Amino acid sequence: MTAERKTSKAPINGITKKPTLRSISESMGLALTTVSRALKNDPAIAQATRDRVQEAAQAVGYMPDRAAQKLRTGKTNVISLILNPHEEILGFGSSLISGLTQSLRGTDYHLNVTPQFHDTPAIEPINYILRNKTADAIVFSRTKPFDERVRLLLENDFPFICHGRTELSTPHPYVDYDNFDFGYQAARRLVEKGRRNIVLFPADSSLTFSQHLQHGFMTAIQESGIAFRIPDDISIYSPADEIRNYCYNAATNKNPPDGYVCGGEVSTLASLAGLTDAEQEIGKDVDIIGKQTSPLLDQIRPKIETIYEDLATAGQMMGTLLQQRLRGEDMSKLNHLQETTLIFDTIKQNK
Amino acid sequence: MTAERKTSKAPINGITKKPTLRSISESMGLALTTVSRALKNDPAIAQATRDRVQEAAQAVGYMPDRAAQKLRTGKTNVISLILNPHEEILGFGSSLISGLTQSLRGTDYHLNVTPQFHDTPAIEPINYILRNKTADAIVFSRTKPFDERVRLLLENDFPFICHGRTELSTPHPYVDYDNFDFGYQAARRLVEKGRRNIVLFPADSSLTFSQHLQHGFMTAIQESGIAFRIPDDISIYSPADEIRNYCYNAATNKNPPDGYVCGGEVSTLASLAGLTDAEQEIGKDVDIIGKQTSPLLDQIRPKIETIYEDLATAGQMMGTLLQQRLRGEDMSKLNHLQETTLIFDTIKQNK
DNA sequence: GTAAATAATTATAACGTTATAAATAACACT
DNA sequence: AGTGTTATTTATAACGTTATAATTATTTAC
Repeated sequence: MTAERKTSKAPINGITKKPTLRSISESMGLALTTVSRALKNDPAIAQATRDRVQEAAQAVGYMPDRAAQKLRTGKTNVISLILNPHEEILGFGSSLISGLTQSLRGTDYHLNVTPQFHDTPAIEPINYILRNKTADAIVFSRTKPFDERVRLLLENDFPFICHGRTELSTPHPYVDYDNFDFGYQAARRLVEKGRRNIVLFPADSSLTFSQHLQHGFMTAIQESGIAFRIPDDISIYSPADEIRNYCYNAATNKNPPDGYVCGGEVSTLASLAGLTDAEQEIGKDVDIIGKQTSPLLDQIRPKIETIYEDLATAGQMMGTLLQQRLRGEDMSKLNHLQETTLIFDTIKQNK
Repeated sequence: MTAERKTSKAPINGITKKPTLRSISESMGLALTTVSRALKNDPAIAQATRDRVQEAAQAVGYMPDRAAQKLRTGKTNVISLILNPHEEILGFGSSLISGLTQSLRGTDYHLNVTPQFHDTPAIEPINYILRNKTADAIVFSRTKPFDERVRLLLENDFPFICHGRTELSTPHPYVDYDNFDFGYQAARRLVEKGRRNIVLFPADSSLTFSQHLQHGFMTAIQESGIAFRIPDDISIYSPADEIRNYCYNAATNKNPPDGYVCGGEVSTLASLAGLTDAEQEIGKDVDIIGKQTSPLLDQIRPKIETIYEDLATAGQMMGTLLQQRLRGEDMSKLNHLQETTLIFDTIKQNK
């Protein structure tokens, strides 16, 4: 009746059945196979037929059944991001998701986030995906130097990309942040500000990035010859209260540290709280350099100098590289090291 | 050879094929159907046979193919959580996921997180799940009084639970936080502290909880007769810089507000920053009452009085109620209103 | 000891898709 | 018109599962 009826999706109401290849083929008087191939733009099917079929499919709002496709082809069109909900997550997960989704836009891939729990081994969700082939590719983080997940996936030739590097000899896709440089620049900055006894809060020392961070930090220490301390009973993943207490106690001891490098946002806040409670003045008695992955620390007073890690971009890059991997490209090139961004001087300017 | 070989999962190496009902049936000399039914503990199968089959399945590490099950039965065993990555998410998503996963432990259900984008309509992922039946049930948040997602799902009799209430007459499962009480208690507290001109940062006014929050706030205002302001060009989802500027400007005007109620963590931090920048002293010139969903605000100095919303528990409750819904229980009872937890006096005690 | 009843197992078909092989239609050329 | 090609369409089988119907084995009743 009306001039045009756009996207006449059949209403989802249970009366109209879900369109399938069969229903389309019957309504058009074609073989089911023909419809299938026409929708795939198979050149063996006449162009005219392809057009007609595609139009008809569009009109009834046909969408292929993913379970059936999976069963037949083994392909899921799903990419699984494994995320530890208790990770240092002020947006870690969200930013990564954001970037990944961005890069998956317009492709057939769906992003599927699998929660990973602290009390289950990290290998478990990977094992499950591998056994049940519930995804075509995997994304994960918290990479270790000899990460067993990487090993397992490489052995099975299963597409993946991880956030963080390994020390394995087989090349594999990854995106990492230059935590060596972070540690180095942060420590240098503290030295430059005249600090002579500084603390680094490490991450889990089993994680590669934590080692890079320490290495960068130590390099700067050695260059400058100042005193330092890396607590071994505390990390940026420790409960905030513990970090706060550490700083508080350290400040009230004799010979207190005059600088802190914090690898995470919560730990930065907690350090700040501890030092404030101990009536240390930031910028005068002590300085903090934090890592920032969200605009959160911008809202903190007193302002803190930070180094920025852009996780949304990391996520996007991971998506891009992963798709190249899925297309079978040479793995030795599918990696990227993100540079550090210092947010130092702007602070003085703003003041 | 050895006394016992526990969980002899076949190694995932491509040589050993994935076990299926067929492979088990052949190796045991039983019909495929028998194996299927034995694994389902069908009483028509002899107990002895059931035991043997289950043991064998366990031994080879059989796991049913979910795609095949979905194709045959239509059941996915998946619960989809729709999450907006740009939501006020300092852990909102993570906490909810954490709770949901907890309540899904030991069931056959998998949690699947679908990212929802700001620039796509909220109904879209729901539509997709409905059309493709990619999940058995849906969880979502940011509920509106006449939420079209709720309507659509109710119409299709599709199981779901939402965080937040609607004003629809048909009962449906939900978990909500008592934001009326939050608004009320927060405003009362400010009055009690002698504040006489207070500001509420609302959430998106289209969301039900925002209306509850405002209603509670206004009730306290009317009871006490003090001056107030609810900005209409700014919300807790506004960029932190905007909130900070608002507070900064407000503080430097004549007749500045002496109290703030913030419905979110970022907005609390931003308010604090703006007021600090304007050299207002918290607790003396002005007070802030924030909502807290993570331990984050505990690390902020000066300390801020907050009201706590436990999202992990909310998630757990949602999982439980949703499973009751899936079992077909009466929807009019499947809801829960979380009480507010004031974190007020402890602060004085600590001081 | 046989018929009827019950217990236990099995055969068949179907969910929606696609890869492979087979069939048919259309066309060109002698 | 008949043969060989090529273009186009179709039939068949399979992925792994489960609901239904059918079959076979075992027990009970008299």
